Amino acid sequence: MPYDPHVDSIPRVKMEDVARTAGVSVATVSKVVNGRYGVAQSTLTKVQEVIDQLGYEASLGARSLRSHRTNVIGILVAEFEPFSTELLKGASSAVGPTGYELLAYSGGGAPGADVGWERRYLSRLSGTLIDGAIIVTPTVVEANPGIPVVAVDPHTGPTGMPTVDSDNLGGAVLATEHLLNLGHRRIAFLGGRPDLESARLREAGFRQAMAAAGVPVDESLVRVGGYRRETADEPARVLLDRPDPPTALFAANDLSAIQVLAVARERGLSVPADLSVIGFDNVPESVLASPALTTINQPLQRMGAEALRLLVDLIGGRERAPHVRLPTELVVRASCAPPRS
Amino acid sequence: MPYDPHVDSIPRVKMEDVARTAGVSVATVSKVVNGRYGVAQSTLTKVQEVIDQLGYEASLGARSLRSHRTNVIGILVAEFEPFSTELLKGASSAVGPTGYELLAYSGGGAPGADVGWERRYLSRLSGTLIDGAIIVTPTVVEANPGIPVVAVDPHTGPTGMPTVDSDNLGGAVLATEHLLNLGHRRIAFLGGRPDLESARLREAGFRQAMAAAGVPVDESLVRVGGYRRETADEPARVLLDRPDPPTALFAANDLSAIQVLAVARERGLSVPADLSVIGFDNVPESVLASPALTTINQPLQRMGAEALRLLVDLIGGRERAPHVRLPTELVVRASCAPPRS
DNA sequence: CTGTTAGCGCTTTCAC
DNA sequence: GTGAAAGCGCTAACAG
Repeated sequence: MPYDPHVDSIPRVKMEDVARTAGVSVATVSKVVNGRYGVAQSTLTKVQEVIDQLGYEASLGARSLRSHRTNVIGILVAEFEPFSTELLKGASSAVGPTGYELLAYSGGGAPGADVGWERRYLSRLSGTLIDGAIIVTPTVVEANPGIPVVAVDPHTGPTGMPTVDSDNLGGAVLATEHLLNLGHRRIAFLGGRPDLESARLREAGFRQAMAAAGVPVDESLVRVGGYRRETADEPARVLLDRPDPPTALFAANDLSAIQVLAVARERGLSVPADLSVIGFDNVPESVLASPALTTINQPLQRMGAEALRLLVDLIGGRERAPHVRLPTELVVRASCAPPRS
Repeated sequence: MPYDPHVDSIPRVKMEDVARTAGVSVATVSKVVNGRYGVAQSTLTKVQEVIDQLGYEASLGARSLRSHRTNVIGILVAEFEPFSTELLKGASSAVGPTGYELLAYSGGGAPGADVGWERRYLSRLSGTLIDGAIIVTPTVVEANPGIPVVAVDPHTGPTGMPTVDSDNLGGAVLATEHLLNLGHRRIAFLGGRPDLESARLREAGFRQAMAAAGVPVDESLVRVGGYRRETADEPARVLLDRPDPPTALFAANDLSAIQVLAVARERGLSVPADLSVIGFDNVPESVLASPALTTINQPLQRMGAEALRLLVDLIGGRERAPHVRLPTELVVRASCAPPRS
């Protein structure tokens, strides 16, 4: 027997209830709720009292359907994982002074199989419910979203859409140079999602640093890891099971690097003695990995905060440089060492 | 000039547009969208084509206003911080198979000043928009929320409201015993928010373990830290600035413990040589602290997943034990040592 | 200053 | 099998 709200619960108190109790019309209550002018002080007080007493709160759904202004900012993510939740923390810390509230929306399904989620979520929420949206790692960029939208780490890099990202190319160069400086030459690259600009740039940085060092890239050591543990598992196995395995591996993000660590452990490989592993992102989980993961820091929380501020400015119609790029840096921990012998 | 959707953007495609293009009525489109019976195969195909072509997606606001069934679960939090985002990750990982989508909602303001946010958010979203809600650390428990609600770590402990929490009392005993076993006797307690059951239980566990060890509690060493860095700062200073400071401190959560670390550093105190510090929660940030924080692990992600499953069962009308309690455990890292001399 | 009247975009009877 | 009409809870003109 499914849950039936009409059977075992008191219905929500609605504006009509307030109006009846206060002896006024719903229109008047609406004016009070929205602080509109043209209400007698006495009426205002009376209505406010009833509102407090009944604990009335306007329904977001109904209100936004009518007014197209909600004071709510949407953050659309494929999934709540370390990357998006760090952004969320940053956005949350920055939202206070703006007067907006935050609504983070995510479907459940496997993000890989679910291409176009950002467009669906956006049309589901826009026009109603939210005044603007931050979309995290969108792959399909909508030409005209209908509401202001800021993308974080999008597919196409800085195009027409306002964007916040970090210096992926520079970070990848840093990571590769770190491995190179330790003396590695046989370096594998476990790439990200090929549809994301960040993944493309990280691979480009890898190749650029290798070329600059005069070390040829062994193409059979370059694989797609897909940015997730599940998708990184198989290519990690392939790489480590080779008769001539790499001495070092650069994974395009921390999650896949962590999966590489797991596979290496399974194989009895010691990190960093037998294999050096470097990641990208510096999510909190990377410190928990064992050994603690050397990685490239992306200022995720700052990115979230910047995205929020950019969006608020867009909604307010303030002119802004539509692209914010934050720096990356090398974080040395315990997963890299010089190659054996 | 504020942003005006009517001026510089194409309006959202709505059901009416689909109906017109397909040459049918909106009622028919609605039936197709919702998979209702009573539509000719040919019509169905035609309408579906138009939907795909136009990229139509029903507005959550409008739909839920009418249907009171949304397939969306709300997660209501005061703020996106380490605690709530860990729960979010857990809920997100468990939501896939259920077919629900997740909507996490948070206001911006300072959570301390904002008592009753949970009631406000709930009435704002319930009745429309969400089928059920997970409320994180609510203080004001609503008798009759109108929709199924599961509380995580609530004010009043397991009352009528279905609840997920962890063994706060046992964990606090573990923490205190750890300090005691190291040889500490002069132990300070930096409490949480006095309105939360978890804070009460952690203090009770502290006192219980002290009593069991026959060590009297110095009441002047017991302070309220409020669970947040800002609120923990002042009491931490008071405690450490005493002429006779404690040799060890048990903070009721990691965030306040981390603040204690910061204050100790400011004071030139070395942790753990001069002062042992133990936290509670084991949020990812606790590993990043320096020194890495010894703490009590709460299985936050599992708690999020359990809360989600419990809520889904409630919505579906399945009988369930309305209270899930998960175990806590000691995580030894680097912030505790025997007292000096 | 206040109430009446129209809808917002959608679902749902209930005729046809 | 399909469409017309009513209305979810609220806000925005407009009358009074």
